[in-house]
Formats: sequence, structure tokens, C-alpha cells
Amino acid sequence: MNTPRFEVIKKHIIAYIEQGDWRPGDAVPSENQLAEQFEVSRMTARRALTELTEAGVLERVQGAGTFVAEQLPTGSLLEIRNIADEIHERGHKHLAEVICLEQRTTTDAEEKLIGLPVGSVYFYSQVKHIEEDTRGKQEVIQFEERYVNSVVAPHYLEQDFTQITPSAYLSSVSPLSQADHWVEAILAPAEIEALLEIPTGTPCLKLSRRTYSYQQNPTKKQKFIVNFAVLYHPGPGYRLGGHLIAS
Amino acid sequence: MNTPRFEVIKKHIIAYIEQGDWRPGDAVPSENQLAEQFEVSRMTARRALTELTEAGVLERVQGAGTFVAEQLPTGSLLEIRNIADEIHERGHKHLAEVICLEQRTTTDAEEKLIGLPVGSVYFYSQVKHIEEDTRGKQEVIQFEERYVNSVVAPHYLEQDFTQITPSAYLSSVSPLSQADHWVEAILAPAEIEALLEIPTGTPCLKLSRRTYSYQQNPTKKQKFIVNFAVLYHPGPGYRLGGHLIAS
DNA sequence: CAGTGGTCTAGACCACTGG
DNA sequence: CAGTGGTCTAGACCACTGG
Repeated sequence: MNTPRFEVIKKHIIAYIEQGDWRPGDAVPSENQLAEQFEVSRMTARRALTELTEAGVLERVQGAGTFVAEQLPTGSLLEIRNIADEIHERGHKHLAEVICLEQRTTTDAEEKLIGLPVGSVYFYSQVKHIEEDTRGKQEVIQFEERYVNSVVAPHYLEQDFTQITPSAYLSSVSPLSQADHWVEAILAPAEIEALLEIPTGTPCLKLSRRTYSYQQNPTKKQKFIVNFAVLYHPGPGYRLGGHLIAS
Repeated sequence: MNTPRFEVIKKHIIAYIEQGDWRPGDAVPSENQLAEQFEVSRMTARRALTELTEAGVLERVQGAGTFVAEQLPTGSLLEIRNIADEIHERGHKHLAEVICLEQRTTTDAEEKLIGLPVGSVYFYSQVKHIEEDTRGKQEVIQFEERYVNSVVAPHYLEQDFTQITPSAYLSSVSPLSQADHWVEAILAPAEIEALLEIPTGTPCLKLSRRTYSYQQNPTKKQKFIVNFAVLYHPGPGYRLGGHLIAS
């Protein structure tokens, strides 16, 4: 009785799809039909359809109708978490070691990485993230390399990254942004293998992320890179996981 | 003029957050305040707040108010795509080679993978996915191993997986589901290295995915595994990418 | 307690699709 | 053209929070 009426309608639709009565491409009842059938206002019927559309279950075409979406679990999502949160959630302790934290000047190779002209100042950091389990056993779980736009985070060099992760600090400084990221399986360079404390030839999961923001100049809106991060995880022990729930 | 009023309100809120006037944890104006300020109904102001909440920009607490979310780019998402779609989007051709497609009986080791008791029948397939570029150059881009619940997909063995990918076929048979998935960097077993046509010791991106469904028995609802897939990609050439847009 | 967000109504006008 | 989805209104009642 307490479940909202739009939830009842959503479940009704999902049940029909799961039973195979409505197949991908089929039209589902219109807002008006559902409103009449469930004796609710059109706005309530609409909410059920809207939420199922956002979940990828349905597709809507203005003027034409609402249809069962073609494929659902095809394109799905992997969650990328903050490393400290992830470790804490396992009930373990997160330790960080700052290997390097300095100001640098862009060379040719770095120009594209951070989107600043050659000769610009930027901040560079290397941090080793360690997971300590309940018995005190320590393991290097991530080596993080970061190229940071010094205009966006002018106080980056003054932070204590054993207390706050660079990721958490940057998100507090520049809260809204766009990001591109990707993962690869690689063999890490020897110096990174040493930092991760893994034998030569161990495959690593390399996660790269570029974060953007928009300059708020009154006249023009300019997109620029806030930071470029490269995160190395020792494989095959490290899993980047996700959970997908349809609807 | 043509932009919807709730969009105007969303942009207004985002601008304040980006400028740093409203910081994470701060309260934003209530539905009633926004409704009055923008001279819209409460439902329209509400829509702006609701959509920004769904995007992770705001957080709402019933009775208390709406607040700027604490961290945004921290937990973000990697998209997992259908391999054929991904190749076609690059303007290349997707070819598939079926290495193995047969009925098997669960042994101890496989029992947990597919969630069926030892001695049950299941379907097993191995498919090699090849990308052919515009000059006709071919490259193995994925080796796919799949354990499929024969009850859910009784006609699995009759499919031509050079024409439809197993993933696309299964999603047409069991359209709504839950899934868990994760990626690891590994060294592949020698036989898989051979199938991927890569030198020994090349790191691979291993993507595992378990798909669930719910049995529609009239009396009880039982969760069971639809299929378990293991996808191997040759690294470091292969990238699993994503794009995140805040708001 | 006043104020907040969560659900819902019974209308309205609009842009768009398809026959 | 009738029917669809997209936006919007001006109300209502409720559960919940905080002082």
C-alpha cells in the first residue's frame, strides 16, 4: 500500500518485459493509457515511463510512442572508486607515501597531456598508496602519477597527501568537471615495478584519467585540463569492479 | 527563450557551484525559494533539483534540504561496450570465429561459476573476435569464453555466432538482468595467448561478467545466473574507455 | 513547530509523428 | 488529423527534519 503508484506501474511494465510479453522494439502503453488503466494522473504514469527510460529499459520518441529498448546489458558500466574509500570499505587502513611533489615546466612530451603550452608551469606528484590489513600486513595497491594545472590548484604543493588523497583534494578545489578515462593492461616500466614491489614482468592495470573544467571568463567559455592522472595497480590481484542493476 | 525553464534553473545552480559560491556541503535554495525566484511552479523548480541530484551534483535530505554533493569525479564510471558495436564505430569490420560451441556437464570447478549443481547441463562457447581495418589488416581484439545457463537459452547451440555476438543473442533472450563485472590485468594461459596471437608474456585485460535473472515462479522469486563470460583483450593496445560529464 | 522534500492531481499548451 | 511525448501550472497531502 505504501509503495508509490509510479513504482507499481514500473514493476508492472518490467514484469511484462521479463516474461517476454513485450519484446525489444515493441511499443508499451502510452502515458494516457497507463493513466487510465491505473487510475492515476498522466504525470504519475509519465514518471514511471520516464524513470524506466533513464534506466535504459525503455526508449521514447516524441509523437510516436514508448518502446522497449533494444539491448540492455550490452553497454554497461564499471565504477572507478577513490582508492582510500575502497580500502576503508574493506575494513583496512589506507596509508600514503609521497614520493615526489614538485613544480615543473612543460616540455614537448607533456604539452598534450596537460594542454598547456611548452614552458608553462605545472605541478607534478607521485604517491604510493598502501593497504594495511587487520593483521598489519602492508601491500602497495596503487602508484599514482599526477600532472596538475597550477592555475586551478595553486596550493597543490602545500598539501599533505598522506592525509588527503590528491583526488579528494582536487575534487574539493574544482568540484564540477568533465572527465575522460580508460584502462589498459600493460607491463610497467622497471622503476614503477620497483615502487609497486612486484616482480619484473607482472602485468599491471593502468588507469588514465583526464579531468576538464570550463573557464568562467565573462565573454568566452574555454575548456581546459585540470589534471592528468595515471594510476598503476599490480595485476592480477587488483580488480576494478562494478555492479549493474537493470531498472 | 526556447530552453526549458528547469534547464535555466539547473544552469544557474551549476554556475554558482562552479564559481565556488556554493561549496560541497552547502545548502542550495529550496524548491519553494527557487519557484518564487524564477517565477515557476514548485514542480518545475523541483525538476531542476531532482535532475541535478540524479547527476550526482546535489544531495537531498527529506525534511532538511538540498545540498551540494561532497565529491563528484571520485566514483565514476567506465563503459563496457558490445565489441561488435565498438569496432563498427571505428569504421572497421567485425569478424567472429567460433572456436568451440558445445554442451557440457558441470564439474566441481564450474559449479560456482554458473550456479548450477554438479552434473547439470550447460552450454560452453569460445569465440574469437577480429577487427579488420579499411586496408584489410586483421587483428584479434577479443577472445570470449562463455558458460551459459541452458534453461534460459535453450537454443544457444543453434546460433550462428559469426552473425550475431553471443552477448547480443543472450540479451535478446533474457532482456532484463543484473550483472556483476570486473577487470584485471593478467598474463593469459599459453593457449589463450596463441588464440589472441600475442607473444608469451604480453599482459592482457581480462573482463569477467556474471549475469543474473529472476525466475518468475508464481510463488517464489529465485535469483539464478544466466551466464558467465570471460573476455580477454590483448594489452596494452586495447583500451576500455569512458567519458564522464558532470551534470 | 515551520519548513523541507516526496508524491500526486487535473488540468493546459506545445512539438512532433504517423497514417 | 488524432495521438504521442515534453513542459508547465497551482494547487494538495504526506513524512520527515531541525530548532
